[in-house]
Amino acid sequence: MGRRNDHTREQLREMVLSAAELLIVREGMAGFSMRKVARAIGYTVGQLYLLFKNQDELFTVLNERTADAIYSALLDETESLKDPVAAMRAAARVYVHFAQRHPNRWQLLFEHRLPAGSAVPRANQVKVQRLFTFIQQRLQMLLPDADDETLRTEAAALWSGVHGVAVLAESNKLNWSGVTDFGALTDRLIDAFLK
Amino acid sequence: MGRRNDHTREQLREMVLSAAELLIVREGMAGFSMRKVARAIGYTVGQLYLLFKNQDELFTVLNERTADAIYSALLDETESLKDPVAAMRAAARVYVHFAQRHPNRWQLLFEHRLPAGSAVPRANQVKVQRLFTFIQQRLQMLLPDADDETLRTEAAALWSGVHGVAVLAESNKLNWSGVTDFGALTDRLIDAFLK
DNA sequence: AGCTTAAATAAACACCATTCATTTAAGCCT
DNA sequence: AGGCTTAAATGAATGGTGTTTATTTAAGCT
Repeated sequence: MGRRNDHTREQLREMVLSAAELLIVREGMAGFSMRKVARAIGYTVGQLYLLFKNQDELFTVLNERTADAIYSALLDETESLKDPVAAMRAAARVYVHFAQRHPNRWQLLFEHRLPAGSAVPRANQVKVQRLFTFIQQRLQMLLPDADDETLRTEAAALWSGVHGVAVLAESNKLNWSGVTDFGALTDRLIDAFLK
Repeated sequence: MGRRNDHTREQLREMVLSAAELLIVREGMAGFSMRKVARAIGYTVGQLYLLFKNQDELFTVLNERTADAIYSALLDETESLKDPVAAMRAAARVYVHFAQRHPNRWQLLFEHRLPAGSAVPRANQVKVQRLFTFIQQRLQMLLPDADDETLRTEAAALWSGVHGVAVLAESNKLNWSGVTDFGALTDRLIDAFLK
């Protein structure tokens, strides 16, 4: 074939992205390949490189979407909650739950590294940071007199704690005996911080 | 060449392991290859497969060593400390510090996945679990009346929190604004748990 | 000196990401 | 309608990867 104009550039990018996401979900990073994506959408590999600079850029866009997905799940589950403590509890549960239900997308987001020298785009950084900012805001409601520095430290300690639970939930690398209720873990973390 | 008998099988395995570790330290998982390891020790790739089943087994042995290295660093820094709280603080700092100083070995330990179906050897699981057990023991000193269930939950929540800080320290994936003192973070986590 | 056997190699296989000269067809102009 | 321009798409090549295996080499024994 040559030119076919079946789809616009934007449509094609979208096809690539959803095929790539499906492949990541099904086979994880290990089973992923540009060739499989191309086959899935009925084009050749070369075409992928007219739509994305390389595999890393494709992954970066997928990760932006994953960060979005986590954030909207988090908003969905907390928008009705006025109480900041309840909101933080729910946020932590959503975060851990996402890691458990979508381990391969989670891994791509947090474990894929760009080659040395190239930085994570600001758009991606921001979309991950939003999750942290959410907690920081609820914390501020609870501690209106705290200065900015302690607020940042509190939020960082608490949220990286939650992140740790998510990591534990997703990979059984830290598979210590018999802990299965990860919601109880994040609740305990939040309680500890709220004294 | 053919048979040369320059080294025993055990010596050869050791040569492979240290060359592989050096390569991981220098280039990380992305830059690693069996061919590079073979070149580094002056043998051909085929020989590696007479010494190790495959790349995953080689990684698994390396990870055992990394877990050992973390554990002995942890013991070194805590053996003089009688106070369980001081010991936990020190243990957390050592853990995070190791992640920062040896990011590539850390990543191999916690981010390398075996192909679906094959389980992490018990030896490796145990060596990671020791780190957690250490905390659980100090916690028991502080809470002698706590039942086993709550003790496990407390230790799991606390240590996965510390693990989260280590992840944050090692990869700047969670690079939220201006937090650089990770020791303060783990201290805050431990304080929170000790009310 | 010849034989056996373990050690090591070299070459092959089936993948992979990435690049680019070449082909194809769509849309425009005459 | 026919030719021209140009964007879309291909396909083949390059240089890598993990893994397997027939074959060669030399060490140690008889």
